Amino acid sequence: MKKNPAITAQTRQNLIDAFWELYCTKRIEKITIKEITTRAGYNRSTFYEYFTDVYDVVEQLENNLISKLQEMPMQQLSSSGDPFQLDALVRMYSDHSGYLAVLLGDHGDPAFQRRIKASMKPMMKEALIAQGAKDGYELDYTLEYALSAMIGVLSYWFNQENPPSLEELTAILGELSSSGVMGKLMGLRD
Amino acid sequence: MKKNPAITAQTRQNLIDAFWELYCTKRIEKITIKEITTRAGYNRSTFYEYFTDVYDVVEQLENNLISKLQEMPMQQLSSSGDPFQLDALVRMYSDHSGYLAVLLGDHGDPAFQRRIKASMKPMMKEALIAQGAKDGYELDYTLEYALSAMIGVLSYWFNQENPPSLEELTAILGELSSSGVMGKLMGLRD
DNA sequence: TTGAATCATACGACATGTTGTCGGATAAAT
DNA sequence: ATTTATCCGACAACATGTCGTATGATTCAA
Repeated sequence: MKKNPAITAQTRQNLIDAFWELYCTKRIEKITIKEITTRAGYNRSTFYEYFTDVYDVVEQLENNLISKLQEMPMQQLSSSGDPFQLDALVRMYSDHSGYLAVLLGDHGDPAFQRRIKASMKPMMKEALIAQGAKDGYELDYTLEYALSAMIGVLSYWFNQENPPSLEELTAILGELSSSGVMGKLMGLRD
Repeated sequence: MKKNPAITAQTRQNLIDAFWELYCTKRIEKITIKEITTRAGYNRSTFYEYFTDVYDVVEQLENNLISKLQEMPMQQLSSSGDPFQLDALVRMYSDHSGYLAVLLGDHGDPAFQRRIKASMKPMMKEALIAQGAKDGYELDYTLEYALSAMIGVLSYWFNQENPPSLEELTAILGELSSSGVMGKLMGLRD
């Protein structure tokens, strides 16, 4: 009886869900393990069977999320003509906006944004170099520039009162990136 | 004998300094008040004469920093031809890089980046509208785009192993912004 | 100038709540 | 019936926030 995946997975998910409800309302350091387990209907000790501490829960959550994020754009990478995958990025963000808006928000995890960028850069870089972009620090900084801008705008958009439509948003992002970032990148060809 | 500014300011600063040394090495939730006061050479209770809790320290620190950041670019706003104050931004960041790199870093405060943007947007917006940019949501999103990109790149730059020189950095930022963001903004004139 | 009153500053101690780690109870599988 | 995964109760150690109190500097009257 090594582990019963059905039961443990359920318990783990119950704990994660309870944590997430709390995390949406307050910063992580104000969340106690007792709160999580009470809400999920377990003894406090049970928490330690699944996580080392409260930060371990966020980390596992982020890992799941990043795995999912990495799958999606890969499929379209070859077919699309846009190396920045603007559509894919925006759709991806919308699909997981519930988690992303909080993790990238005011009491989210500051390391998460860097993790997202780090997970997307390699495949973007690869695609761009395949399209003729020149490798070097300029490419790195241009990618950092573009990803920071995209993520920043998407977060801003999601927390707006009366946000513009997704089409309007995509239009603005497209204009800004194609004239600025993309122009620069196409000038970085060999 | 309301308050003795000389003494209290010194004690407050000692506590802030002690906190900062700890904050540079580990995330805030692992910092105890006892650690701070012991390091600063005070009783633990003394901490509560100056701050309500550990987060209050960061908040006061951020307030000081934002005040300073808001002063600088104002002076040059009229003379410079660049409405984004690229030079001023980069210089400003370098001047306070010690604090900014940590606050914007992996175990920093996720709300701080939004606070910085919020504090800079009004004056940038004002300057841009004075230069003929058209007010509207497109301007807001373009500003968000540009500021996110700048702050992202500057943070990235500061945490690099072998970073390019400040001149090279400014050159890249200038190219990306002038063709993309600035181009867009000049197209938003009335 | 001096001495006493006053008050800001810093401290010690207490009650409460959180943490992480035991060993043990329960229930299901073999 | 035995074994073992899963969950629970209890314990010691530590952090928190709030008291009341000691100290020592400033003020002002004699």
